[in-house]
Amino acid sequence: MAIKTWPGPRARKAGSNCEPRSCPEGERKEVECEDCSLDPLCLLLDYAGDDSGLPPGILLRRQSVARGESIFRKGDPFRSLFAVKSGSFKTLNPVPDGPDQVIGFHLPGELIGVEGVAAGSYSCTARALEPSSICELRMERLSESGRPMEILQRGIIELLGKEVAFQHTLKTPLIRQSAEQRIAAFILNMHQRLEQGGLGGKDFTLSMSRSDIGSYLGLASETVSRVMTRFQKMGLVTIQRKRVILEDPKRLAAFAESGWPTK
Amino acid sequence: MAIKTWPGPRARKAGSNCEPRSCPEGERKEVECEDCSLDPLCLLLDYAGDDSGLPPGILLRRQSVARGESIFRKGDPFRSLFAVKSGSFKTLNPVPDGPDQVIGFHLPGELIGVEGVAAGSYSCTARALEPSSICELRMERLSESGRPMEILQRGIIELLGKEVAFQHTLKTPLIRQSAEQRIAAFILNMHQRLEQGGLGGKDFTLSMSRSDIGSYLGLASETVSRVMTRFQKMGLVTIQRKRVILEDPKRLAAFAESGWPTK
DNA sequence: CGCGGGGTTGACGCACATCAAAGAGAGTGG
DNA sequence: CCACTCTCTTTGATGTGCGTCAACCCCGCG
Repeated sequence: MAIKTWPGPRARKAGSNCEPRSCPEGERKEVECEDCSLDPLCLLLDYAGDDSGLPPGILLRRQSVARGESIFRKGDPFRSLFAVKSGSFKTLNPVPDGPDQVIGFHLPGELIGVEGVAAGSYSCTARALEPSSICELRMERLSESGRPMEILQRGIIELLGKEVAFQHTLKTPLIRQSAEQRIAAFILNMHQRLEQGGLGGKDFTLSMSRSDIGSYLGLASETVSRVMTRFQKMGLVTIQRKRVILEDPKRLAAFAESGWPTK
Repeated sequence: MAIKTWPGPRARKAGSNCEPRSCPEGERKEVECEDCSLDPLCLLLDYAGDDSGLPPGILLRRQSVARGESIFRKGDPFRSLFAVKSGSFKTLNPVPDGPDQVIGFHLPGELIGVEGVAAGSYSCTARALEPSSICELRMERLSESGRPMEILQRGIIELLGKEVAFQHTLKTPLIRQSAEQRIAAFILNMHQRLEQGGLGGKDFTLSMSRSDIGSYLGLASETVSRVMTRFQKMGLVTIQRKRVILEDPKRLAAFAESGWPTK
């Protein structure tokens, strides 16, 4: 496995390191490596040679996942960190009697499984919302290699720190806001995150169902639906099915902030 | 600075490394070092000698903080991680027009400032709810010393990972639950966290105001008050002022779970 | 073609916010 | 020691946002 002979990081855009078994639908929208949260770690692993003492197969690139498939379940021992390359995922907390509680959504370029790092097991289930592909960093193999991996550690710290900061930004909008504020914030948040992955423009698609959104935001799916049509009637967005077009992002943002735009 | 001559970790219980300038009220309840989230890092720093290349003053122990005092404000550049030794803190998001939004509470043994690690600045303000004391790990000085600090990094990873996992557990109960469920869960959570710090029994004290709790849980302070008296009438707890006694923790927990105990 | 799951829309009721006012401590000064 | 204020808490009365239930619609799939 001659990783060290691979081309430099920016050249990777060409897809030269795409392993044969994957990329089942090459035309699907996929995040570029440089927009991926895992990229800092990928780079380091790319440059590490056989003499680094790293066991091979630490990084599995672009595995494809079918819609509805779970890449791990609540309680599974923590093995890997995943990065979404294309498609999208939800993380959820299965509740014995009743519908699952949706914890979060994961878009291209974002990580899945971070919450398991310290606990040693996953605290939620991750399920694909559509045909997707992921890269997998096998942490277990990383610690197997006795090697300290100091530079990698710095990357992991960075990555965990960002996750903490991100969670933090999510907490505020979810509480104490009206349904309209939450949904406006949600739409804008999804848009912004898609853009961050180099995807999406004013026109993008929400891959999750209304009840997923509702569960995530703490609202009934009917309320989500009602508010969205209300937004549409106001000319803030155009929504049909899962397709969303931001017609007036600024007024939508004002809405998310204060609950009333240009009152 | 002969740190390396200090006694071993468990002996620290005796308080031999308490610096002179602090501990203003020796009789206040204080978390033991071994119950502190920062302890793993403290230990490492304790054992590091002058030859480690560490600049002195990285760890400031037991600084006292007055009630209402802020240890950092939103937007301040990230400098330090703090651990609560005694007392308690709230983190909040100041909103220009209107009351501040409370993000979280921090009890003895817990960390403050973690969300600033990656961003490079604090995303919220941390304010003491009562006379408190803290230990401060000056991260800026840590990176100043060019030294890799590999073992410390492992500690930091652990610590960040735990934070992520903790945030994760908080998300679910806050959404989609009735006021009664949230408050029951909140009381139990506070109790459990105090116990984890070696403090608290069935009888403990909530240092934050009703409006702080309300802001945190997304409820009006009146609702918090009402529900608490309701719990009291049901014999689940005894509450007067900030004092709480758990009378029937099991039924309270059942309440937090399903909204109705022994229906 | 009929079926089934997700989405939309309407009617109704309740949980909780809001407004208001009175009560309870804690600190201050006479 | 008692009035005083200030803040926090409690309690009541009233309104409303959103959950719930139910019916219907739409689109994809066998």
